[in-house]
Amino acid sequence: MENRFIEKLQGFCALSPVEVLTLAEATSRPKSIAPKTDLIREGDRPGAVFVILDGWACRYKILPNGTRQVLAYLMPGDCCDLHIGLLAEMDHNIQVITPALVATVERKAMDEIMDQHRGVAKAMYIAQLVDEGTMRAWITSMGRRTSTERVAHLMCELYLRARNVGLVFEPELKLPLSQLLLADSLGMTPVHVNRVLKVLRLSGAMTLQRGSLHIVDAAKLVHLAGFDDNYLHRRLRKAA
Amino acid sequence: MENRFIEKLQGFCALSPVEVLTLAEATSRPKSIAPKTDLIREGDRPGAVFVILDGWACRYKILPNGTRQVLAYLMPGDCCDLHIGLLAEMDHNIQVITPALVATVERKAMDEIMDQHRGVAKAMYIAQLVDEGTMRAWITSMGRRTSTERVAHLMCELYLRARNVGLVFEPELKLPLSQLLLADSLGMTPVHVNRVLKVLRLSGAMTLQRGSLHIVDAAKLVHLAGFDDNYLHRRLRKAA
DNA sequence: CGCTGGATTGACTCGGATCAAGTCGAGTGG
DNA sequence: CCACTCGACTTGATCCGAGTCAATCCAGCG
Repeated sequence: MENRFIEKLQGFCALSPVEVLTLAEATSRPKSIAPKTDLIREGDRPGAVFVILDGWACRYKILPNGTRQVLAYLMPGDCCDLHIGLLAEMDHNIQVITPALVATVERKAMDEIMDQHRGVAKAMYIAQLVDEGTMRAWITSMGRRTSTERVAHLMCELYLRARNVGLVFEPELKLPLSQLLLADSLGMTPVHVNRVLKVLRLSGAMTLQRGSLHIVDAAKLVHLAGFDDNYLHRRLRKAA
Repeated sequence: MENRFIEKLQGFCALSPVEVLTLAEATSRPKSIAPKTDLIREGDRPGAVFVILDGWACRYKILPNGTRQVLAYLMPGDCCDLHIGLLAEMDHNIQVITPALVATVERKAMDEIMDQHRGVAKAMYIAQLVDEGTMRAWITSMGRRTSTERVAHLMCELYLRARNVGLVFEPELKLPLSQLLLADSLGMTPVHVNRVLKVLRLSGAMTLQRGSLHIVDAAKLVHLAGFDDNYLHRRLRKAA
């Protein structure tokens, strides 16, 4: 299987063959992880950087009242926070959603790689900036978009991100996210997510069924969502 | 006036005298900025790093339908994204709220400082991680907290952050945020913000009046908000 | 001293939550 | 091969938190 982590970073910054090899070596011994396994929990002392090579995961928080808020989705190619090792403890959890292949890169090794390979460092920084932009987009969605816009917006985001790492087989994308999970990420109830998905299906914009997202009318979906892909930063600055 | 930026970074990581001097020099020529001025706009090509030495600012996005979502508050000592210069364009705006004193550090100068002074680099990375944690807390608030909890939570956050940089004169904090601004940050209407503030006032937990936040009963407020300060990461990892 | 932008309050409406039944499909075991 | 089960999805009926609309109120200020 190709290494989507390297693919993703190459999309941000050209990497030398040596850099590619170094990254390949660093992620060459991934572990298989079962669904619903927490990679790391709130309160844990963060250590290694996790790289998702296959499968899906999510960041989430549990509130005092027992409800859950999903904070981000991690798809193949994504990795968790870079400098997280500087902090004393995690402020959220990361859980695997599907069977997954996850490489762990020790903090020291990661630091060395980034010191010696500036291209990798730059690509990792950009990846982090994109993650931050994504969080801002989520805040915006939760605060100021209607539930239909919110669902449509998330689907646009996931579709584009997935396409960027070659996960889309036009026009379908395997999206292993239950409606309960979607509800916990969109600040809605599962019941309402279901109704909104029905509205979107009937509108002819998209369908999400049996774990598969089908974009029927991309223009309509983008319009419905008020989606602007600028926060994913695919048009990158040319000059170093 | 003391330099709250340096103070804040020292709270994250001990800085050598040379590092302190370097930072002081880099931020020694701040500009006065009038309220409602945009420091940088969505679509702009990011350049220098902004450091807020005095006054308040906020990050925000404008949606297609004309509504606004505030994404974060910047108070004295805060600075905007580190590696932002790697991106081709901004995905949000930053606007000054009160009369402010803002230093701009050129990207090149910042890179050099961080290369030569690892303590500064470390402190800056931690500051960025805290900002990310704050965004996650905001997502959680918007998604899964009631409006009362949300308002109370924001007040706890602002109070603690302000206290960390010496902005609180017990038990009061000057908070120059209009109810309209609060509404745009909490995903509510100004009318509802007003009603919630009234509830909080009558409950005896806090008052927010004439630009001044008064924590009346901290324990009650924290309980009401379901607030956990772990995401502000004041208990930092000891070992480097 | 009246103007203006924020704060406050009331009356009414509505989007989305809640509560409560089903239905469907993939396994599992007899 | 079929009944049984369990988890996820659907749908309907009802309720309530928060939005909307519309007046004031109030403090600072030119």
